Amino acid sequence: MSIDRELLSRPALQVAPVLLGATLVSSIGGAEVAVRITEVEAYEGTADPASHAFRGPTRRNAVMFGEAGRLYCYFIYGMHWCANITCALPGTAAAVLLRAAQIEDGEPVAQARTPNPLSRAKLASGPARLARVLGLAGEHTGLDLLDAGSPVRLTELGAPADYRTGPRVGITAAAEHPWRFWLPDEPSVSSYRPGGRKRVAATRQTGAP
DNA sequence: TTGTCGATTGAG
DNA sequence: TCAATCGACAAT
Repeated sequence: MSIDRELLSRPALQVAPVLLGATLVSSIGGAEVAVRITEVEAYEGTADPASHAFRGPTRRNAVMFGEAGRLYCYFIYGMHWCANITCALPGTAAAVLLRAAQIEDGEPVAQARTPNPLSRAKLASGPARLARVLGLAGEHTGLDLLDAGSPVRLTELGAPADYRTGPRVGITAAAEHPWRFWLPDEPSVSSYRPGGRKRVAATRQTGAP
């Protein structure tokens, strides 16, 4: 089943479940790695406080405001890259964060890109691990995933499948929305972690009696 | 120009 | 529970 851009040009909330089970192939570095997406999160742009596009266009998030089906990679915590697929129509920022996948092909390459040995199921479990095994970094932002000549491409969708939803991982803003989507019974799905510490007021308790 | 914080991971 | 580690962005 091929993927057309129109399908991805919908709001992130509609695109996210469609990407579950889809195949993503990277031939970056001359080595091919193929994965099957098992977990994603929707980010709805200027209306979503947790989105990088919430405060409007910047150099970093510019690709989110363009056409759907492009790669958006961002650097986080001083050491990790995470990958998104842009969606919605041009002018409207939205993207789907790729949180986890199952390695379908190229496991030796994936292992070679991983500092410490991990089981096959955990190699791409978590957004930074997923980007790592595919060799993705900032320089790949903007790649057209629907272009057969691209080093990273979405090749096919999975069959429509049952899925689960829940809160997004690791965010503090708009944490109440169940905008995380995953396939049940998939060992590659990452474990849930609540968002980081909220700003602590000057009156915080110290524990002293 | 400076300071704060983050769509994470791995070790203790 | 916490450190690693640096780019983006808001506040000077």
